[in-house]
Amino acid sequence: MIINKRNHQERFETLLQKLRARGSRITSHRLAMLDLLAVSEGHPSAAQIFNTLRLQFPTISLATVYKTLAVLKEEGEVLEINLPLEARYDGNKPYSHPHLICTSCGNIIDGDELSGFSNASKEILGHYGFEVAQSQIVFYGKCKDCR
Amino acid sequence: MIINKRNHQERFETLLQKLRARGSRITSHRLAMLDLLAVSEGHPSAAQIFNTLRLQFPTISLATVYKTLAVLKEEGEVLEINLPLEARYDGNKPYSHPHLICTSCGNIIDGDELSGFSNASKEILGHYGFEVAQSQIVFYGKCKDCR
DNA sequence: CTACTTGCAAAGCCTTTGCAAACTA
DNA sequence: TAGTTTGCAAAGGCTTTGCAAGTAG
Repeated sequence: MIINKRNHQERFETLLQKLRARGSRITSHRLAMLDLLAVSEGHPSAAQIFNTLRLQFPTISLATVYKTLAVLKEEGEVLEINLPLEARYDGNKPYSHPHLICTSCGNIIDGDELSGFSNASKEILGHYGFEVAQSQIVFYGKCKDCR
Repeated sequence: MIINKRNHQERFETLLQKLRARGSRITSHRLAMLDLLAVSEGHPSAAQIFNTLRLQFPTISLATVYKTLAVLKEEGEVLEINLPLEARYDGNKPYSHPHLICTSCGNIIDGDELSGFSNASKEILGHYGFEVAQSQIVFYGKCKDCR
């Protein structure tokens, strides 16, 4: 997982504050998990989060990871991406945005610099009378390095 | 599931021909399933297909449905849409196109009349050097009737 | 102290697989 | 007849849940 040092601390504080505001207990496991989510830009899976945390907390369970993910999803601070095999989680950009998944290396790239999607909601409302709340936009293909 | 009588027969023939060309055996179960896929515009799940076919073939199994779906996916004649709870299948428009899913009534609407997505592949290639092969674009929200 | 969180194990779901019997061509 | 397809049951993989023990506030 790639590390983003710039907004890391800031994002971590945001997540922490959300949990506090919610009245949730702050445990060492949760602190570590918030830290991981704030740092990782690699759209980790639950299993990946679990395996990373396990290095520091040998007794942590996958159930705890899922339970905390559920809380953060509920707070809108984590975006779930549903893939054919497993779900991935984005704790840095919890809003809907396009993702590019390389079918060679498996890397997931954020495609949030794309135009053409900004007007999508309006066009959908006009064309279909459908009011968009969320979206999941995934492109599969080959990334720059794998081509 | 909504019925489309217009291109039904034509689509059915296409699917059938694909199976024949592949050297696959044509069984009564498969004929019924092709018919169902050619008719349904409702993006059925494997379970829904199974339950419908079971009315006509009480002994058919879910495994058979999945096995035939696998064949058709391999032939590119069925598009799989991965949702949080279950996969849905489109046997009428097996190419990538946007879907609008109503979170109230659960209906899945084809969003293939939207502009803005036609240039997406080019823009993604230019911006990220990423070559798109497939996509899954899903918008969640409220449909015209449910608003 | 009280209520939330944890770990463990079990269960749930959807999907896939193994294998002998049935069937298409 | 030969090889594919079927049904059944079991297994697989990811996710959720129940519950007693542990812990934050």
